[in-house]
Amino acid sequence: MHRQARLDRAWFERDAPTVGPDLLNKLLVVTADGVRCSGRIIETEAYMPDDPASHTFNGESKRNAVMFGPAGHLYVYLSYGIHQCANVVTGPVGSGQAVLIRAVQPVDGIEQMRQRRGRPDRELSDGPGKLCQALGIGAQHDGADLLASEVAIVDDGFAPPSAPRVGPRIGITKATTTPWRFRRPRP
DNA sequence: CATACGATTGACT
DNA sequence: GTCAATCGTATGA
Repeated sequence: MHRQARLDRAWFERDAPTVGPDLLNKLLVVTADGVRCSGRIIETEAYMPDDPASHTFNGESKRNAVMFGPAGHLYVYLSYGIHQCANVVTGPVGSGQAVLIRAVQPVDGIEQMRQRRGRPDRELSDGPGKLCQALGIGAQHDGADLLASEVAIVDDGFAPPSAPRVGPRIGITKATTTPWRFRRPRP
């Protein structure tokens, strides 16, 4: 078993289009309700401040304030009034960038995830809202420090893919051709 | 105050 | 394939 180490602040302070593919194969670990659950990150998307699809495109607001704070914190927002989505804040303080975690592969706490999701295993965490429900991520985690909280990004010895699949982002109506979606290639 | 619109999901034809 | 659910935020009267 490889040693598991949280990534440091400098690692997150790089720009989102760089951190996005580098997050692939890292572990997203959450200890909630007294149970540790984790998933290996297999799909991400980058969002930048000068990007019409980003929540920070029109400046700072109550909702996106965390994105303008220090890198390495979690930005959680409510999508379509129903689903929570989790992002990793990146870049220099005040820049307003983040990487959306779009899918993970369950690793630890699968039974807990099944209980939270009540869906077939294939649908436990294969979407941004699904993985938040599976791991127990909610509004209470908005602003959580990934270096010192119950939510962590961990390197357990798996390198990012050398040739990640790159393409346009999903579910947006602006900047639909910007190639900032990153996915682990199939084994 | 009123209304339109999502960085989605799950149910249904 | 189509479409409703559901609510915080943004925008305009």
